[in-house]
Amino acid sequence: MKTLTAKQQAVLAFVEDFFQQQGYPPTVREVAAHFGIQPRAAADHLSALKRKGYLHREPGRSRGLTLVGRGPEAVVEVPILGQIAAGQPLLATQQVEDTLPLPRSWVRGDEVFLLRVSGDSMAPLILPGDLVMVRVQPRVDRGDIAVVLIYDEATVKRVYEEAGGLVLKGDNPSFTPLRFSPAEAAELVQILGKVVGVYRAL
Amino acid sequence: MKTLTAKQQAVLAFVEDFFQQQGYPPTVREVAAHFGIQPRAAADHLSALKRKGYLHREPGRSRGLTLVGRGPEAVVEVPILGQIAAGQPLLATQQVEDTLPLPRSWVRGDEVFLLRVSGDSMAPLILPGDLVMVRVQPRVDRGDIAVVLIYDEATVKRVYEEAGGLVLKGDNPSFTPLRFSPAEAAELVQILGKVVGVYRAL
DNA sequence: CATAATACTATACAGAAGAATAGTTGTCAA
DNA sequence: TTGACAACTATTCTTCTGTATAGTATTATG
Repeated sequence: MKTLTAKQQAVLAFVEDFFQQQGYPPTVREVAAHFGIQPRAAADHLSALKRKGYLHREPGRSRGLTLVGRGPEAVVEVPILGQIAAGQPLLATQQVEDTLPLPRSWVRGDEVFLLRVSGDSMAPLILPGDLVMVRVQPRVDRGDIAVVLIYDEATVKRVYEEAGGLVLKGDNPSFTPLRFSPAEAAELVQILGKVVGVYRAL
Repeated sequence: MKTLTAKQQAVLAFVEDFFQQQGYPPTVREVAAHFGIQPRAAADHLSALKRKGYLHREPGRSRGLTLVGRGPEAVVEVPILGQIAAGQPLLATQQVEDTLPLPRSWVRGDEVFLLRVSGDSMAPLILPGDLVMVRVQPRVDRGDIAVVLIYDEATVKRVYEEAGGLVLKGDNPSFTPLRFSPAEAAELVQILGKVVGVYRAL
């Protein structure tokens, strides 16, 4: 990115602060008033910032500024699922407990949800209370960690899909692997998605 | 929260979508145009949503809407530190590699930074490549995981501050604990902050 | 049953806001 | 030294925008 002059940096910082505090971008005149200059001068600064790629301007629209990298594309509202019920559409409003704004760079894929883990079968990688990010997909690679719906209960396990059937394994050695014949697996087990991230508060 | 009518829900959903896509809230007229109604009718809906506590309106300001719970207070830009140099102010612009928008609910305390972990001394709880969230504080409780600056290198360790000196311990048993006399500790070791969260992409 | 809230139309107004015109002054690199 | 860029002033124009006035019809709800 091109270098900014001191004044341009100050203007960018003001726009960022304004957005952080107000929830919407400032008008050209608000920028001008803050620096005690005329609207035209402020517009010049904003144009320079646009030209140098630090923000985007929607011509003609009031408050039509978006901060590059901090715009709407930077954050995604990811739903946290409460209980997961079989048969229901996964992201139904009823199942969504809350949403969390996460950086898009963490959200790979477009159908993603969060799940709070309760058991310790995946210890030490995933512990009870952890929040896992799950990308919705019907199949996973051999050995991938996935959220699996067994009959009516969602669990996090490593999945080994083989000719002889399906094996669900926890990393915790005290957890006995679950084995399903192909017929059983087709009837009882449904892979909801792959675990692509873990967040743990300490 | 009070219940919304179907139309009010639709308006709220539109405002949310608009904000997500554009990066700033819609004007009253943009809401009106979307639903094919007059500005006054749209303003009525927005007033109802304000009265019921779903959004905040700044009277007289264009696009003066803020979504409650999704407003500026929901997301915090947390700096990711590249290398940490001793003596320098911790959050100096030079040391900030990038920032990441994280939900405020994850950010406890106001001076917080992120650090990418390189060693495996804290395995299996913290692995190389993990992103740890650190709350800046000069002292931590006995046994807390902290980011510690030893001479000029930042590491993540459990800290045991005792009368006999300071012990820095990794969870990984193959890592030999570091012991410092009180004099050595005062000279060489600086606690930067407590690790309050871990994010791992899988 | 009456009253409040909902959900609108139609028109109008004043101030807000982006942008345009027409300059000035200073800096800095080719 | 010359031209591009930066950083402004001052004024004007038109459109945008929130809000107000004055209604109407429908739907809840106590």
